[in-house]
Amino acid sequence: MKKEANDIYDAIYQLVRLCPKGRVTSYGAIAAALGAKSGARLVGYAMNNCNKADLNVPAHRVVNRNGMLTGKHHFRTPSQMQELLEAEGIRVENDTVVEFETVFWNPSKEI
DNA sequence: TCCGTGACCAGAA
DNA sequence: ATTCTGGCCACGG
Repeated sequence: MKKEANDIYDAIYQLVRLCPKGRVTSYGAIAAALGAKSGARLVGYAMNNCNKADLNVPAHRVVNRNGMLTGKHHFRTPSQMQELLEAEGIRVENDTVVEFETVFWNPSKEI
């Protein structure tokens, strides 16, 4: 059997790439935008691979449902995620996106 | 092939 | 209010 699950990663990468600057999205939202066929955990797993593969995917704009930077530790440097977010105008405090609902980008709705 | 793990989410106690 | 469990899908050993 061939593992063509790579297509799922590609779908996630494209969706994250569509995320506009200054906005953030959640793993569950991405999974839901893809049809909720893939679990939200898969999105995080894809992000891990994306960071590892140096892909052009703004994984720093992807946070969990709480708006918390759960995956910041998986970046090259734990502070890079917050740095990138603040560089785009997003306030981050205590590893959590401030006004998360305001900067939240709903892929399924905006697309 | 089977088991365990993971950057999650939602419901229940 | 907080804490725990179960479920979701894909990947590695």
